[in-house]
Amino acid sequence: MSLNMVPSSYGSTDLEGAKGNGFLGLMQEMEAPAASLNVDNISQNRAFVGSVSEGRVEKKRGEKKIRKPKYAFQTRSQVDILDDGYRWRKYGQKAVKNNKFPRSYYRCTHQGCNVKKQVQRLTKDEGIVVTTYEGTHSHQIEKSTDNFEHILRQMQIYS
DNA sequence: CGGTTTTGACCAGCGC
DNA sequence: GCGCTGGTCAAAACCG
Repeated sequence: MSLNMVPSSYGSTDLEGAKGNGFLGLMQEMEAPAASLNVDNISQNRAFVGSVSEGRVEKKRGEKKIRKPKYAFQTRSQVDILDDGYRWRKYGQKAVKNNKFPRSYYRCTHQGCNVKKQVQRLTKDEGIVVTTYEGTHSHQIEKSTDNFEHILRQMQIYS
């Protein structure tokens, strides 16, 4: 059952249609307000912190001292499942104070690629989805969507 | 069968 | 010092 997703529009427009819409808006938004991205000092080359997938030997999860590059994108979409070409595994869901909608936490499933993605919806506008990407992918996309792959390429360049 | 998802509980950091 | 929020992980359940 999951959230209240999978609306009628998604099923009829197919995933390709939804993706195309979301990406187009995403590119526009990201280059306009510059979002709230702030690389601070550490660049995307933050190397492997102590929270590597296989490096997490101990159970100490308090490794948020280091600052990772965080990018927030606001996309106009009715579905929070925006496929960017990577594989994401949901690892948590929590409700936010100012949002009556719960926030979804996704993680990239890859060996050595610990990229996190958060999806939050605005209470004021349910049609607005805020996707926050944390970290940088160090591998290629497994998807065969050449067209989308090219778009993704540009996305990285923008960052 | 594998992979993924879902809910709850737990921990750390921060505030007061 | 204690409380609170946010964030993450764990186990179980479900799907293809």
